[in-house]
Amino acid sequence: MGTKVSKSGDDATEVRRKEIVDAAASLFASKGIASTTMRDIAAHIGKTPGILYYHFKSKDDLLLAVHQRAEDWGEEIFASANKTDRDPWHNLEEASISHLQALLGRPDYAAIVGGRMPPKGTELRRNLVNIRDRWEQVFRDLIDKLPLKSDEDKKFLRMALLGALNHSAVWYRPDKDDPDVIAKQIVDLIRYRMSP
Amino acid sequence: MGTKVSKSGDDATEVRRKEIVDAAASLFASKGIASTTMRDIAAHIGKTPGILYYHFKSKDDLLLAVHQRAEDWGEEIFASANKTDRDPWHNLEEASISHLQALLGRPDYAAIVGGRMPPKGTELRRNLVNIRDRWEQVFRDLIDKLPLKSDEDKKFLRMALLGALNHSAVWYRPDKDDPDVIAKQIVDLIRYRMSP
DNA sequence: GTCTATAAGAAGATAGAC
DNA sequence: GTCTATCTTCTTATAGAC
Repeated sequence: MGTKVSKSGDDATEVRRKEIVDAAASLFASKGIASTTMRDIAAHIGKTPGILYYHFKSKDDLLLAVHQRAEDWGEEIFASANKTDRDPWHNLEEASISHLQALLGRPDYAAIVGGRMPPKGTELRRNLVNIRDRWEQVFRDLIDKLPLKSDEDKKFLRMALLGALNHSAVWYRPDKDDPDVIAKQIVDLIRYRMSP
Repeated sequence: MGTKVSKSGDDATEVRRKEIVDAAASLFASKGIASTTMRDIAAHIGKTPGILYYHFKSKDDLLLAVHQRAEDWGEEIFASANKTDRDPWHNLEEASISHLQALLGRPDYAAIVGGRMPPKGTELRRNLVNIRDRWEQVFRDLIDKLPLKSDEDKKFLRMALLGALNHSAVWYRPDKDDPDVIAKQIVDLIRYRMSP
């Protein structure tokens, strides 16, 4: 929806674009955006920098594509969490699990959640803020449905939950920890406190 | 201890170094390390880049100085939290408050906590990891004294707590929120769950 | 101590060959 | 579509004047 404006559905082109976005997302997440060069990205798929400028207008444009894909993921999470339509705490737990699976397994998603923002006033920044806001909205909606006293409680819970979840990317070890277990533990930590 | 090796205690020099570290820390925290240039730092104190290379060997050296100052802060927090020697949950709360005050009010501290690590294998990285480990030790020690069942619980609690605390830097608004209140709320969120 | 000037290199981006 | 070659700009860092 609204993502494909140009490049009229060429298949090979789409595959190549996806490959580039994958590489960029992976490097952005691991080295940081500013420290990742176009040469790095091209080398990562065994190509030269020229190819990047055939498929994307600029580095900012490429970064934007990474964000857009992460946003799509956010919407999927939202949809699946709402589909179940059970008790709201259970839905939040489901979304947290999906969120953590994506964060720990998908570099593009991790790049968004952990990445720093570009300077204020730039066009890129406005775009990214919009995307990130819509993404946070997923959790805002889920938490709104919880039986809590005040809006202040809700805001605070959202921040603490996202903070604890996102921080797991720092200490997570693929072969030792399980994203599902981590997410459940974190939600439980808060759940029984807020609604015993 | 072990910090002043060269520059035999010259007073004016120390003041200047401190001013530079302040500026660097502030910019590192707000724009990110890679996006902050030596020109930025010099301009921030109304000077030219040359001055930085008189007081520091390189950008990495300057970054290291920022980390070292943040580490000192960590040790101070640790000392003050241990001095009270009351119930361990209370000590943890005190440390969390100090931590958040520093995180939200001191750019050098924020630069460390939020900053990305340099590439593996570099000398700088080894230095920073050492410093960050010692800093995390502050919380590890405090949490070790809590009456919890398993070591797994302790590790998990430490990660969730630090995640929730550090994430507040993202949404904190100086004129609306109070660091002390935020820290207390976050500790309470976990405290009553783990030891009712 | 701090400045100016500048070297040496890296990064984003483009042009044109293939 | 992709590569090579290159331009321009920006960055770290140094040298030497003051």
